[in-house]
Order: sequence, then C-alpha cells, then structure tokens
Amino acid sequence: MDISEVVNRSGVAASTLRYYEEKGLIHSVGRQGIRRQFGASVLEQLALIALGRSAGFKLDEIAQMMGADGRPQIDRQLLLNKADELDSSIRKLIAMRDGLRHAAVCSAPSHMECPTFRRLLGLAASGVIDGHKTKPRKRHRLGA
Amino acid sequence: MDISEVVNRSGVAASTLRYYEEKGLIHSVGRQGIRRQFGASVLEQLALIALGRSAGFKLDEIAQMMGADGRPQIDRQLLLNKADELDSSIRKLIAMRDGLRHAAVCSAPSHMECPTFRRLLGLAASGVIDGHKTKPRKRHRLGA
DNA sequence: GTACAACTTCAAGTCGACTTTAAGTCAAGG
DNA sequence: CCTTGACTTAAAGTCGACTTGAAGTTGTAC
Repeated sequence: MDISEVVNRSGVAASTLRYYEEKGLIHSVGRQGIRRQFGASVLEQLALIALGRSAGFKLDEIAQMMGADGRPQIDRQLLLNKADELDSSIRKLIAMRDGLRHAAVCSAPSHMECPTFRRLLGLAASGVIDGHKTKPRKRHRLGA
Repeated sequence: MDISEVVNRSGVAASTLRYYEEKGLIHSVGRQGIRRQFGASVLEQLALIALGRSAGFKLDEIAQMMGADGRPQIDRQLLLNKADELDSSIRKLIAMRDGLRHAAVCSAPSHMECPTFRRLLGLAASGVIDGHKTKPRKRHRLGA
C-alpha cells in the first residue's frame, strides 16, 4: 500500500502519517523508489492510535504502549486509571450540561439571579470542573 | 483591590488577569500610579469565565457573551447547543470509559483478540469518538 | 522523452491560552 | 538616598498535534 491508499482507507492525512512515522507510532515496511509502502497492519494501528487519542492519551504515551511489533502492549492498570479520569470528566460534564440546560430555560431576570447558575459558577470558580475539548473534526472528501 | 488581591481571592495568576484584560474579558477600574485596580465584580466575572471555559467555550466566545457592564448577556439557544455538544461528548466518553474498563479485565490473550476492544477500535477509527482534555491543573497556594 | 501528479524532505507556521523574560516604574522603609 | 519588591509593558516562548510551504524526486501516462 502506498501512502494515498492508507489515506483513503483510514481517513488519516498523509502529512499525519508521516508525522506519526517520525514519532515512531507507525512504521512503513519499505520504499518503492522514494515512496513509503505500508503493510495492512498499519490500518489497525491507526485505529489503535485514534482510540488512544480519544481516551485522552498523548501521542508519546501511545507510542509507549505500542510494542515494537505494532501490537498493543498495554498496562491494564493504566487503562483503569484512564477510565477513572474519564469518569471524573464525565461527572463534571454532566453537571455542566444540566447547568447549561437549566440556565437556558431559567426564568430568573438575569442569569446572575438564578441560584442554579450561581451554584454552577461556584463549581467552575473552584476548579472542580475542568477543560475538555471537542474538536471541529475536519472532514475530508474520500475520493470517488 | 490591586492585582495581588485578585490573585489571592480568585486563584487566577496575575499574568492571566492581564491577559484577560487585554482580551477584553475583564476591566480594571483604574490605576493607582501604574498599578491596576479592580472592582469586586471582577471576581464574579472570573468565575463566569471559568464556567464558560469549563463548558468548552473559547475566550473569544466568552468575550462575546460579556455585556459591556460585565453582566452575562447570553443567548439561551447557544447554551442549549453547548449542552447538546456536551451530551454527545458525554456519550462518547462513557463508551470509552466502559471500553477501557473492559479491556483492563478482559481475559483475551491480547487486546486484539477481544471483541469489545475491537468494537471500540472501530468506533475510534470512524471518528465517532472525539478528543477531550483534562488538564493537569496547576495548584497554587492560596495565602493564609 | 517529457509532462505531470504524486510523492519526498525539512523547516516553519498554526491554534489557544497562557507563561516567561527582559527591562522599566514606583511607593515605602531603612 | 537608595534598595527592595511588587507592580508594569511588550515581545517571545510553550505545549501538542498537526498543517503548510518550498523545493526536490519519481513512477506513469501520453
């Protein structure tokens, strides 16, 4: 497979594939002239990377988990820790979501008058709630 | 209040306060000599900013919501939209959390052999699950 | 045999929210 | 009078994950 096929099959940009290779997250199996060739397993590895990223791991951390062979070599405790982190994020997000919904329908003259809103403010101020990010996800046209 | 008092009362760094002022998110009420003076309302505004950030709004977006007076002037529809976004994030995070927990205890010889793990992989690969971020949160000593 | 699209490398740029650094200003205390 | 320390500014640096740009190479179709 040359890079464009990986791009089409995985939806991952060529520049990203090169970047991942540079970082040691994936490996090309060789070159045809100057062009990288990838094995089929790279697709699975890319899925694994996407999974890791979704779970909130950094690329460097993901690189650690990747056995030299490309098979995941994952510490189970690490997974549990991450799950706990997610759990805490989830709880915060739920509080935030409910607070937002309330604020949207609240009949108080101004948001500042609303007790629910003010409670939420307190939470945020005390840093109980923390950041998260939902990226815009650039969609690419997969060729005809 | 001079800046150090705001720092102590809010836990927000001085550099951040200056940055927020530069961005128009907060305003100092004047200067004593060269030093900024802040009114008490800045604390409430900072809480509001923290809240907005937690909900996933960018500083620029938050600046939009801030009436010139510092009182929130928020479009209710915007809140509902953000709540929906959060809802979708939450669902993804829950799937991820459960998947991680399963993977951690899964008895399959390797994660790749586990159907649950593979299902999760598929989700991640298809971009159904997206990023989020839980920052390390630098803790600062609030003076006595 | 040559044009061209698709690849290549390496360096630099982007985004967001800050932090850091360097150099300067100022009020108060010894 | 002069140091000290808390403030000030403007500019540059940081982090992570990429993307973009410029310039060079190549397989392939005509």
